[in-house]
Amino acid sequence: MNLKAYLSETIDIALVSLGFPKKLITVERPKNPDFGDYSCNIALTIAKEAKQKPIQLAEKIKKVLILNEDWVSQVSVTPPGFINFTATDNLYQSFVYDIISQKINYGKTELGKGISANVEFVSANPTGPLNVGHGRQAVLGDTIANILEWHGYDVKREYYYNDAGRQMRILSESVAARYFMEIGKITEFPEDGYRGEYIRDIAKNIIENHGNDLEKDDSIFLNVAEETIFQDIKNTLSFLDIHHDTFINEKSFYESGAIEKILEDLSSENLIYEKDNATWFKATSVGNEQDRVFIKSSGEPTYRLPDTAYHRNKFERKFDWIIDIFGADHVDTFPDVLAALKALNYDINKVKVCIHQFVTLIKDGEKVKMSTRRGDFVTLKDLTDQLNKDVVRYFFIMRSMNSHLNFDLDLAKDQSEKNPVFYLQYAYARICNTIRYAEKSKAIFNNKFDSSLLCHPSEIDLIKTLSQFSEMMKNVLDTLEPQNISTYLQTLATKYHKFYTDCRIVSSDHQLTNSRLNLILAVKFVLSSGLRILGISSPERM
RNA sequence: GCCCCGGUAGCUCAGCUGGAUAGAGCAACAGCCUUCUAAGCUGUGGGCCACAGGUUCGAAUCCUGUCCGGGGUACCA
Repeated sequence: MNLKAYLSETIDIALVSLGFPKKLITVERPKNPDFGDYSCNIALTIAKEAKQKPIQLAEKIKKVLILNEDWVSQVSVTPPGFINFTATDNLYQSFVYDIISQKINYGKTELGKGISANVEFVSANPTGPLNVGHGRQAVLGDTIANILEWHGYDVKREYYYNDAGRQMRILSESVAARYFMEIGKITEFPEDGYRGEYIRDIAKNIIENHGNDLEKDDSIFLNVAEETIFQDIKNTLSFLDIHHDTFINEKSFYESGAIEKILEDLSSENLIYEKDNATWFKATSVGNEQDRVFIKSSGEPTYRLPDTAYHRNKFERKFDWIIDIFGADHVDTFPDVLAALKALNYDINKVKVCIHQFVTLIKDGEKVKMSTRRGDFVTLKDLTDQLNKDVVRYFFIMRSMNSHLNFDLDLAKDQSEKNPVFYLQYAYARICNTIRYAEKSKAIFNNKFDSSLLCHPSEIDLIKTLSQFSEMMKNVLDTLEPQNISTYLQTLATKYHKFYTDCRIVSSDHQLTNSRLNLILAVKFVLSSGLRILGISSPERM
């Protein structure tokens, strides 16, 4: 039963009967519970055209409303002209039956049925270990994928990497340099090389397995480095329970001719020109700020060209929805790719780009300074070595991606009540424990319960929160802002703990006990769904 | 210079597709365990929602400008 939709319709009918023109009706939940459960501002919005005072208009509308008394217990008008509705306890109580019957499917939709979505995230080049920023992106991307799956979308998690450009060449040179330094042939390390300790490890490994008489440009350096680093990346992601369905590399677009095809097609649209020995894309003619180089004077393409080929490839694979998760350092890169695709007549409305801001690590109350050059940056692996998966995932998802994230290592490490993850998990564990207790004490616990017994304010409040779950999940789909889930779960846990404190669940009153056990079972389903979408485990005991 | 993100309680942040009295956690202080897990609950204090204009019946939310912080502005990715 969707009360919101019901109220909209009912108000609509009332307006027609009063002779007002059709108008979009919005029904919202007021923040202040004194104003009931739902509230409508229609009288305020039409007051001007109707040339009447909003408050009188609201009264008029209220008078002609025909509402089902089983669902709405009270209608009131408050200044400046809101019409407020209070749902019956009965209506809320009925949610408990809904949840109990749908179990962990409660709140799921089929909005995405038959729709395919490609979610690209992490996409770090295999030149070194993942950093904490990648961690944020990894969790964000995986959670967004989970949200889509929840709504029935057919989701592919994708990882794209550049294995053809400058960076990989530098990687190869860095490993080769360490190799020759290890065997004493050279002493100089390249100025722009990767200095991390992992490069030395790879070099040592090559000496062990391939001897010490390799040539400087042997492909072994790159191959072993790429494989080793990729394995490391996958292990780190796997610790966070993140698994990509597809890995796509830049090279394949050269091999398939897709890169050339882009140039040809853009050329025929007159969007490619030569200047200063380089090949340019005329981004300005499709509304962007400046033209961009697609092929450098050295003959090497910039990342924009293969990226465009890659995104065209996503269109060619017939994805209905293409979601890119990028870090803030990429803000300037995608508009050109989108412009090129638009010029090639692709519907870029299908592409949704999610940009997340940076992550700062806080330790002992201070920012941890990180430098890739010095090689003393904190990697994602460092983080996962110290913290469990649930904590890492939660800390990365609990803030809006638009905000800078301060990752407080001390709070994350804290195994006490201060840690917000445990608050959620504790609610779940408490439920499990109570259910075990009920079973042990042979309490009656079946689905023939009387929900009208659940009338304590804490019970009604808890049920109201439960009833908002599907609305929240729908909103998260529209906005792709997963932090709303963690905010919601915090609220739900709070209401549960409050209820637990106020109401004895297993008691000598068998009817009430059964009803309350069903209520906490409903909470268990919703908590478990929410945690699962966030990729956080639901512990039976703590 | 230009572009993007942010500026909300002492700290970290929700709320931002306009609604009524701006929320949470942490920190501080005061309480609650012979009863299903106190990793919990209750209470107190704490705010010119950066600033200034504008739009509106109504602005933390939208628009403009200013200031502060972060990122970008490459023939790096």
